[in-house]
Amino acid sequence: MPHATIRDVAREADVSVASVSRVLNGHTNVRPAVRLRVEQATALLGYVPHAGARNLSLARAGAIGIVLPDLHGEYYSELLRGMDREASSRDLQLLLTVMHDRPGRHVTALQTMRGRVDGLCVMAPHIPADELAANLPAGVPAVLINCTVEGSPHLTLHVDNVAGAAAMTDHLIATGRRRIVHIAGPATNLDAVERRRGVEQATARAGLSVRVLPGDFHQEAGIAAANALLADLDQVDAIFAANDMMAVGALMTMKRAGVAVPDRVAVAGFDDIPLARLLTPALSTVRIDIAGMGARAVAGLAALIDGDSDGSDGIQPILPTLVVRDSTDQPSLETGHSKGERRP
Amino acid sequence: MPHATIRDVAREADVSVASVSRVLNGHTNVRPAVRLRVEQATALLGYVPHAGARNLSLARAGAIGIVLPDLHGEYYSELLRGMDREASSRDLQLLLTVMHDRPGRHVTALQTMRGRVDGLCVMAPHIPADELAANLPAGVPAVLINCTVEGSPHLTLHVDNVAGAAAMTDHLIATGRRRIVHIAGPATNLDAVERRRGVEQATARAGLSVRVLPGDFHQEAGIAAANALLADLDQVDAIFAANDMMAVGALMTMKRAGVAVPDRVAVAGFDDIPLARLLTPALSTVRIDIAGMGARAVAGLAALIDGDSDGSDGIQPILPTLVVRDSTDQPSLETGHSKGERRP
DNA sequence: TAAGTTTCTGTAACCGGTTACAGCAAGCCT
DNA sequence: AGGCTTGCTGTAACCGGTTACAGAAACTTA
Repeated sequence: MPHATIRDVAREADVSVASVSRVLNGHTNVRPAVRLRVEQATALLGYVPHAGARNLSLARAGAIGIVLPDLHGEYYSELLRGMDREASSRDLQLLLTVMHDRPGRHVTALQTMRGRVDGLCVMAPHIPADELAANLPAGVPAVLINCTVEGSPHLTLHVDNVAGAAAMTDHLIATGRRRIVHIAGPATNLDAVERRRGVEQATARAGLSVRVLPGDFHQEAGIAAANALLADLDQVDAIFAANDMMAVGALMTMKRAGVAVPDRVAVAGFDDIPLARLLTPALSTVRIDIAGMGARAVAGLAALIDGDSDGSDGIQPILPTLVVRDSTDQPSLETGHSKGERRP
Repeated sequence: MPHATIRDVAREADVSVASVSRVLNGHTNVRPAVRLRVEQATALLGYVPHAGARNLSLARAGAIGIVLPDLHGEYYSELLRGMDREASSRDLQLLLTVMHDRPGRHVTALQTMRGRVDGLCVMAPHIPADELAANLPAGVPAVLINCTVEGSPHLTLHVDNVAGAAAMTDHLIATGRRRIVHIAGPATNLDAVERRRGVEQATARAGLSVRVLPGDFHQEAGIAAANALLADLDQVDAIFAANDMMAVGALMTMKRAGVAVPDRVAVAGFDDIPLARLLTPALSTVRIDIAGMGARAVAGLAALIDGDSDGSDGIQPILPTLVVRDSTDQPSLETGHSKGERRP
């Protein structure tokens, strides 16, 4: 005996399915006696409504699809936390799909969501804008996170990576660094590209040039870059990695090689993963309120679904915060500059 | 014009819905000419099948529900990573629900899954076993992670916390520690209780006693405990926290207070979060293959769903690994014991 | 008491797919 | 040619809910 249906309950309570449905959904136009019989039958049979069937007839899934790139680390758990917070307060469920890099899977990931969700939150900094645009289902409300689909009809949240990276670069320059090296992220990743642009703009404004080493957002890339730099330390007095994990790799490598951080070389990252503040020296970085971003995305999507907004709000910027810690302290002069957080 | 249905496609291609369905599902008994017409109509209308409707008639949701406690940190992203890996290889989607601690929500969390998923992965170390048992839907295959429902008909994965904690304790004792302090987790949390038991058993076997301080798995609790210990440092030569985050708090507090780690006091944790290895000194801990556990849970659930197994496998143990790093190095004698990983 | 309301209840259609079954045409056999 | 397969196609029922609409019952009102 698999599971009771609403018709089983109706039979048991000796009423029609309509009455059962009405009782279950809290409609008021039901005689108390009927209501009672239905409630007893429901309890007796241990009946739980079949959400899928309900969704079909209501044309409302009660769930939203979350599409993320291959996930790693605290960044994602924070994002999901923020999304969940917002979603559960609205009685929405989260259908999670990871967009693996296997080619052709992008389409699948988006299409299997059709008829399962009321809307989509897509985060895909690694997918070319046009490919994404082509595959986003037309009728479904969607919020994009960090993927610019230019002129898209979708609400888009976008971290101001350029401003964040520039703020950190300005800070490095202001504290006397002149030979800044940037460890970049993947060239195909939008975040990475923008962060690099921020560094380049800020150094250019200060009349400096910046050396850029390749990276892929993983710790090992930071280690490799730092090792390359050890060959000629005179060429560098600051390392700014495109994310914290690479900064961690660079920081550890420098420490192991006996290079004083921050006195000899400053090290900075981007993201402010929880680990950053626990390192020795604590890592200066650029903070993104990841959970807040996730929550905003879901809130925006919910508004879209409820029709409280069209997507015309366009691109909403997420402003990162500069977080100065020990790893980029002033080299020696010690002017006692203030440490802490500031808006870029 | 919201979305094309299978009947629209049938009309466009001038065939019956049955034929459309057959083409879409790759049945072979369709004349090539018909197949072609259907494919053209599908493309023309941009038709994507409605998964919800499909699920209803197939009585198969193509998704599994993941129920987790309030999520934080790398532990969860790793777990989800492992689950996703296994699920996406089986074309299952993950419906994520967080079991908040708001009372009464437990039921809701489990019930809203009915008719939406083919099975459940539930991780709820903080929910009393009987409450969980009462609320698990009867007909739905389920895998439990770290929550013992005694005599339950469900496949259960269970980290051998006792063995892991005992292994770490034995290691501390073997390297000369005698005054061991355990910072415990919440008394209502199964993992926490078992870890404490492991410590107590191992110390008892060695004829030692252990001092237990309260904690709640958060970093602040580790700080508080360490501060309490600073009052009388002679009473302690090792701190073993019930998880890494508390160990981090304790480690930082000791360092700040100028207490030499590991020479004066050893510090150890449990979980092996990625951060552990990056601290100075690197934190000894007990590793759980979190992603592997998630993958095993989903694989087990999939087998259950496909009927390849009944749940009678009972409780599957997950064996943690002892990871010895600098924070529990031998105090001074320096016998040059091997560092690294071993099975408990 | 009959007509007119109001309140409750039940029947049946519908959401968008799948598929058992029946029907039809073509091909093969004797 | 008649009978049998074989192969393709379409009709309609079904999955498990919701709800428009009609009908019955109860209650007013004149």
